[in-house]
Amino acid sequence: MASTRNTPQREAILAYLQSVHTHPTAEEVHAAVSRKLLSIALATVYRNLNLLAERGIIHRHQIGGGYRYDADLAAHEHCVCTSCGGIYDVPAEDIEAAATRHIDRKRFVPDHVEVTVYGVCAKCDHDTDTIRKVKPT
Amino acid sequence: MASTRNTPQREAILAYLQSVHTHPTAEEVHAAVSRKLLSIALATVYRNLNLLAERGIIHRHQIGGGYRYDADLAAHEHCVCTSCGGIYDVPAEDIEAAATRHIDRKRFVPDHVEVTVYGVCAKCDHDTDTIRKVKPT
DNA sequence: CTTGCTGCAAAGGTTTTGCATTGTT
DNA sequence: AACAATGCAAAACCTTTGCAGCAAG
Repeated sequence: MASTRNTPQREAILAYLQSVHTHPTAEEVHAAVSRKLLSIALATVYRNLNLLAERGIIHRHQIGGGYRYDADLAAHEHCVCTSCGGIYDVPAEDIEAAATRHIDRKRFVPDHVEVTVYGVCAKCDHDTDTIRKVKPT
Repeated sequence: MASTRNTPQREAILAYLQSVHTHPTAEEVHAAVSRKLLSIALATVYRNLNLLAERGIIHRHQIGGGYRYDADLAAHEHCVCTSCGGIYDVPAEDIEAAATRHIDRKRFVPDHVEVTVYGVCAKCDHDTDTIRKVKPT
């Protein structure tokens, strides 16, 4: 099996991801790591995020027209606000079973499940109310 | 409310999408519609797919590093083969309820749910077996 | 001295946008 | 005449890749 070296860059990327729950983009990881510790190339961020994801150390999700990265490996759904783009975690250990229950294992062998709920977060819901009150349709 | 005109291009795109269950990319829709009926610009395909999706006439999913389009509006999950990239539908009327059960409506108001199951399809599973038999690890 | 990792720059792929033109209403 | 939709080309965007140099094992 291929060995890897633990570079400061890789450690900083993982440490940052483990410190937040914001599901950052590669660009955001790059900005945060550059700001905090060391200068680093965006390509290096991509390479490390891909490597970490391949090893199962982090997750890579497809949300909002690009990839988002997440070091929280516990089973959870993502709530995505269609107004502000915010992403919120909701724990859900049972959802894998619920999602794979219908599947005929002779036709498809499930590995993992991704659940994304689209809707409006409390903040945007409130903002919408305010707008309605100020300028009624 | 904004009015629209039903152009041959738009109709052909929708008709094609409604005739398949392959979750094609924009590129694939473009190829199919060009082949079948009329010459059409790729940009027009994108514009119409986006318009149809905004109106809820079709769905746009983020699978495999890009968008896939789907005219089947009935509740269903997607099984994505991590080996060949194939996408298979599985009906699941109950999954919306299961996925939104955990959510605190005061914090997030759900609109719709997307469930993607990653795994290996029967064809690829068989191929893997064959490879194992021929060249054992 | 072999091999992994980095930085930089270039390339690749997908989706969107600007603009002139066409076609409906 | 107003306005939607089209085609084309360019731009924008995100992600990957090639390569030379560096550093760790």
